[in-house]
Amino acid sequence: MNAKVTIKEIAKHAQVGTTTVSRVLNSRPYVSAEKRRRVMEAVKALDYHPSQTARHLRGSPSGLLGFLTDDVATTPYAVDIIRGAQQAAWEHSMVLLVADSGRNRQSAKAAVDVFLEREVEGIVYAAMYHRPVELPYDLERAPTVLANCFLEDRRSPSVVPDEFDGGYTATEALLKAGHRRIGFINLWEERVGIPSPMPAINGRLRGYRQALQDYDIPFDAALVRFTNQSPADNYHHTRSLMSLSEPPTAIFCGNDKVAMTCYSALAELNLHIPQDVAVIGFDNIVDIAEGLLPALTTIQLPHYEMGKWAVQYLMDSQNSDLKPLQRRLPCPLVPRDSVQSVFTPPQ
Amino acid sequence: MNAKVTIKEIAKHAQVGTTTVSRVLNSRPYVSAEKRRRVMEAVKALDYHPSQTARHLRGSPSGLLGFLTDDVATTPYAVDIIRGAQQAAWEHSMVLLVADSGRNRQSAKAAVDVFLEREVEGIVYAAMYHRPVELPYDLERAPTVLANCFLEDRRSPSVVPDEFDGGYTATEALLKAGHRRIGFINLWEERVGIPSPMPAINGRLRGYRQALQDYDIPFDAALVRFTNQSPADNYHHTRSLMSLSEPPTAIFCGNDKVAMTCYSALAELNLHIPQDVAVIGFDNIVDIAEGLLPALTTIQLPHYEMGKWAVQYLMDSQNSDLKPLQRRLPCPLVPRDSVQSVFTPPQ
DNA sequence: TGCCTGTATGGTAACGATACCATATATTTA
DNA sequence: TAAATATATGGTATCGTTACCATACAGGCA
Repeated sequence: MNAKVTIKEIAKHAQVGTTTVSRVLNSRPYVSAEKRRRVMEAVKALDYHPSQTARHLRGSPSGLLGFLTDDVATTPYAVDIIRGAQQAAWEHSMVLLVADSGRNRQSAKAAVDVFLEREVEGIVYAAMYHRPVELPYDLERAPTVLANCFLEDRRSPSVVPDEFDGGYTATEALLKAGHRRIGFINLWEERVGIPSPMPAINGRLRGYRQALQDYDIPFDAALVRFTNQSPADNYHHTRSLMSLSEPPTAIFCGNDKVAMTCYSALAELNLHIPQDVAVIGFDNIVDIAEGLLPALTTIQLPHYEMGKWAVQYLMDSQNSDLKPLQRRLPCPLVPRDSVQSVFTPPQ
Repeated sequence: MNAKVTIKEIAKHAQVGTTTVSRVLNSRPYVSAEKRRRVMEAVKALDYHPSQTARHLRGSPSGLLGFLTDDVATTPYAVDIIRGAQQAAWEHSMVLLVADSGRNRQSAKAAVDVFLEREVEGIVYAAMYHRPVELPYDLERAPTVLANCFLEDRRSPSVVPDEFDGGYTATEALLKAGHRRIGFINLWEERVGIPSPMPAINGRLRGYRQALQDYDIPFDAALVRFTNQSPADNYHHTRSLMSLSEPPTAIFCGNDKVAMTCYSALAELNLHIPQDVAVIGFDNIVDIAEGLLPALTTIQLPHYEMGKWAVQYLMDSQNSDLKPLQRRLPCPLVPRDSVQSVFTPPQ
């Protein structure tokens, strides 16, 4: 329909020079009220939109941020990182350019090249689950923030879930409800040759121990299990925990999937949640947590917040040159119905 | 470090004119082998990357596609649409610009303006669940394809899940396994005032009925229920179905969450899956389907494929001017362990 | 030999917006 | 009143790349 309307046509239509039009568009001084009005009118009449391309060529920043993901999908909600990043970008009048780093280093480099050809002002590298990564490109090429992952040498800023906090919060929720024997079915990573252990596993365990200590409860290794995350193994550990001579009154599950199996196992034992045993999950997979009966109390991973933080940091660090840091975001409790106070109501 | 290297510096370094450099970069004829070599060397040496911005200003297409989402989150896997779109875009050497249409019409328009200012070559509008939508902008402004949604008047091309196919496939899987009385706990939409009924509900029911008909089984309205998707209602309908004078031997659940509650209800009745009752879900929420014991047989919504198709259509329709169409993609079966043949092994 | 065609080469205008400069007028200050 | 300053205005070079044009020279053909 309408070929692109340029600033020149606006100038002609409003009977002013192009410079005046530019001044009006960027709300700069030195334009009479009358001409300003005429220009605005012309902009409306011709449905003019300035070309970002021309602006950028002339020297303005590109207004683009690159968002690069690895494609290892585990938790579906990890994509909330992109929603958070998108939101923060929008608030800074930036647009997100997304690419997938693909299977191999080759295509990852190609993706970054695409970003750089368009002169993105920064790159967010997001992983689908919390882990150490290696970047497929030189850090000097563009300011980078890592989300839900980090470099072993902490060379660049990153934002990750505070797994310790998550473990602590979950355990504390059970302690506050009056539980004193708390089982913990932690996750276990099958893969070998991983340089540093998975942050989730270690961090949550440390949080669990710290919470117990803060409540003066001795740590009992028999209460801590590690599941390879198969339903069979989840099931096995629940049964095993409940057949201890002194079984737990509450179980902290490494994720909601584990909790789901835990529910079945407890049902078979004719144990009721939360009256007989309290259960708390991790990840807040809403479909699971709200689908279970009773609804599952669990811990939220801060995906959205990580995305938001990453972009915000990218924007703020442009000016002030902060030293790279690793930011841990808290994992809040999502209370539902699977944890109940053991303190009975007043007789 | 290195301020941007331009074509001029390459020209100087290689001792040729800028035109020659341009010719080499775009592999055009009329350049001697010697100069071609010198230019390539200079490009490597100075780590030159052409400016897409300048190219685009000069008239090349922008190489950008807009990806606009509504923010109604229901199924987490719906974001696979973006992964599919990203993949197809990559194959066409395009980059995806993502934006969220936000809560109100206002910000949706703003998002589209951002797209148009950067002269995207097309826009994919993706909904998080299958439904009719209204576009927040004039269709004339850019070629548009809708994914997982459609316009009432079918004015523009769209790609949606074939709900009929999904309902048929699920029912047929049970029929093939030998079941003859098949319960169906269909979804129900609470909201009133919706102009056309939710496509998922109607389509799947039609698929269910057709499959029965193809197997010469009369339709029994008592076997079809509608759940408001609360666990309580899901539970109620399962119990109710099983207490029919002639209870079903298989249950087709409107989604995996319904199936999850169905599992619990059947367990309470001491009925085993799949020996006593077969269960089939919908959506393939992997965390649920693989977490259940036995693992849930279910139907996959073609999110990834819809994203891919949308971008591909956008690219193809640039040249040949096809008339807008609505494409329905099949919903394949994901067989796991909750459906078993009723035909006992040979004695 | 002279003309034509194909190859090789680089100068320059143009894409759309803005910064800088030059100019003109209005307003304030010494 | 003169000088200094603030406001108003538009022409033009520029960003990096490519299309168009002009030029130059090689070989082929009549």
